[in-house]
Amino acid sequence: MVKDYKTDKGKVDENFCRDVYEIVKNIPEGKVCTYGIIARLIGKPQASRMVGRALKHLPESVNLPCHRVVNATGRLVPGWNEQSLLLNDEKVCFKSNGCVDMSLSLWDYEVILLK
DNA sequence: CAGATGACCGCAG
DNA sequence: TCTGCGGCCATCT
Repeated sequence: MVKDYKTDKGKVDENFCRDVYEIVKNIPEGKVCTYGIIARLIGKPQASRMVGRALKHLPESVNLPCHRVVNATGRLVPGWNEQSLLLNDEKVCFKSNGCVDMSLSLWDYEVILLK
C-alpha cells in the first residue's frame, strides 16, 4: 500500500482523500472539474492544494479520471503531456492556448448536491 | 525547527 | 481569459 495520507497522530484526511476519489470518479466524460470545487464539496475550500497533491501521489493502480481534474483557469497538469490527449479523446473543448474551455467543459457538480 | 516547494485559489488590473 | 500578488496546507530539505 502507499504510505500516503497517514500520520502518527491518527487523525488523518482519510475521509478527505476518500471524498476526493468519489467525486473524481463521478466526473462524466467530456467534463472536467477544478481542485477548488472538489475541496469545497468536501468542506475545505483551503485544501485545494491537498487535492492536487493527493492525485499526484495517487498510484496508477487506482482507476481514477484524474486527467479530468484541472485548476480554476482550465490549465492542465504541468509535466503531464498525456493529459491533453486523454481530454481530447473525451471530446473536451480546448482553447487555442491549450487550456480547457471551462464555460463548456466544466462539470455540473451541482447535480451531486441535489442528490 | 525553519525555510522552500507545489497537479492551487481568490482578488485586482 | 491572462498576469501578478498574497495566502493556505502538507511534505521535503
